[in-house]
Amino acid sequence: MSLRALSANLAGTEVPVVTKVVSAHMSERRKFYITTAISYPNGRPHMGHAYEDIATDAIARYHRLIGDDVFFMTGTDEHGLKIAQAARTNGQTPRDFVDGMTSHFVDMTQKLNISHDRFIRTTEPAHYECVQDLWRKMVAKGDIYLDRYEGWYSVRDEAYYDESELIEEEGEKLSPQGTPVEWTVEESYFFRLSKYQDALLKLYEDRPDFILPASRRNEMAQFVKGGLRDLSISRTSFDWGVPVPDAPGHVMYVWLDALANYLTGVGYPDEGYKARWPADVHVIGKDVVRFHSIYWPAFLMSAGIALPKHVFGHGFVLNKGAKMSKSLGNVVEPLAMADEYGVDQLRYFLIRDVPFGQDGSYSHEAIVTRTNADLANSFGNLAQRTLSLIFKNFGGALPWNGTHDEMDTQLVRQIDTSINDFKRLFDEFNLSLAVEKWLRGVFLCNQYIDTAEPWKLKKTDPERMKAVLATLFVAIRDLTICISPVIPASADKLLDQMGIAPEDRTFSSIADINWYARHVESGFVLSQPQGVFPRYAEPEVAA
RNA sequence: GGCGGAGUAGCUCAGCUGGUUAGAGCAGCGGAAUCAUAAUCCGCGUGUCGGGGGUUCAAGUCCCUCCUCCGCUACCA
Repeated sequence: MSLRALSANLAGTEVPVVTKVVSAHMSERRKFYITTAISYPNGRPHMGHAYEDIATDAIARYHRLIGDDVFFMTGTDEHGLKIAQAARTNGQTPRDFVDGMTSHFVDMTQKLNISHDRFIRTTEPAHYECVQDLWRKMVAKGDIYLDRYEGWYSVRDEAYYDESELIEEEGEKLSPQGTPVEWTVEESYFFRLSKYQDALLKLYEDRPDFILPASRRNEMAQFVKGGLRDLSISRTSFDWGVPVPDAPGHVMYVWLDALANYLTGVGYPDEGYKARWPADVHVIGKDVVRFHSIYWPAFLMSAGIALPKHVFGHGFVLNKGAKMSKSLGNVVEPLAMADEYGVDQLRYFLIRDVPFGQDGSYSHEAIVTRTNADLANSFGNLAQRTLSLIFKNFGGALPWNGTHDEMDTQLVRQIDTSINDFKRLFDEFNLSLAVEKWLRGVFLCNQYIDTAEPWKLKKTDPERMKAVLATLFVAIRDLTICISPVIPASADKLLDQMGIAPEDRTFSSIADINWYARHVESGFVLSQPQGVFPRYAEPEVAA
């Protein structure tokens, strides 16, 4: 059976999923709008920011690869009390402070190879326009009213505290920080959140995948069932925020301000925003699920705007099981980690080892073991040994004679299964299992090459050697394209060496039955292969 | 306290709507091979599937209970 016929057979009958999905996308590109939460830059970016950016980036890149018209946005949430306080501590104006701090976040996205299409800052004029328009729509709906907010206020912290947070010392009530608090009344605008209680519960019921993972949905439904109070959505105690229209002295509550960024980013209030809205998924931390799955849809319902399709709350990356904190001294600089292990190694580790939606744990041993075993030993070495055999035995010319054995057919079929599993799991946001399925395919290639022993065939059966190496070349190319959303730079380096044109690095090109024959006919010749996935070697330690 | 989740090999975890002798990776032991990044491949696990009870022809997979851990329980974000 020729490879061409073989591939046609596979694409046509045994793995219909590939061709079906691909053709559907080629006829009409589906739009896909994905966001991270916007980061609060009252300090430098930490592991949590890096993790969210990386996971979201992998999903965005995956969707580009399956042919979607992707718009990926990340950014910073630059208003609010904490920023104002941090700026003052630093002796800066809030604007100078956020300009400086946000640059670190922008740097991080570049360093980590984040492929966002837009980096939004809530201090942009366009955003003010957006939030104020949203506010007016909510007013028009009759959902905003002026009242008084009362609570325990700490002048020194400039913050309100809930009764339950207070500590009592010698009959005096103190904030969690130990500062004195007094019962304070402040004029504030309120949003009729209580009005949306039933609508929210109906939303969770009608669209069980609105909040993911499911455990978060249950929590939120429980919370809403407990009864919703109207939400104070303006502040007069500080001024670093978006002014409330026609209400001097009031700035908007930061969450109304922050959440609206998802609309600003696609052009709201310009009607053109509907070309990209609603968002397909907001990827956020589990700590802000409530704001995204209760407040945000309620605001949107009030303003008469469509709701996002999914809100995905990911877990935290813990340092050896402990949450990172400055007091524990276990804060890890994500950029230092990228320097130490490599950007793609860090990306791979986080996506492979942290079950998406659950907490995960990081340690030096874990990342070294994972990246050495998977990337360097299993995958990198597979590519290296295969390409070296082609380079040395055929002068780099791609082997091709049109014949194939049963074991070749089987490998092709298994790799297709592996890649389809990867796709299905990525679609379900099950990133870590998806990568495991990919790795399964890599293992199969290593078993195949060890069984076929192409290095022995040069003298005994040179034609068979060509068939084996051709099969491997195709399998490696498919697996490399498949994993490229996770490790984009390394995948590109490898595909460059293999002579794969940039436009051929998509899932639809994996299903292209004539690709290898064309590639051979193009006369492409391999150069001396260069390893793409170096092993991490422990630094020499003086004894 | 209320609600929800989890407890599977030394470690990290897969196990969908109950159904052949419970799986993978890592670590460990033995072997093969030497094309390749001292990488790869093969073989090796008597695991009370947290404890106990129950339903069923059949339960890691459903029900009850107990133990342990975790999450949520609103206006800092």
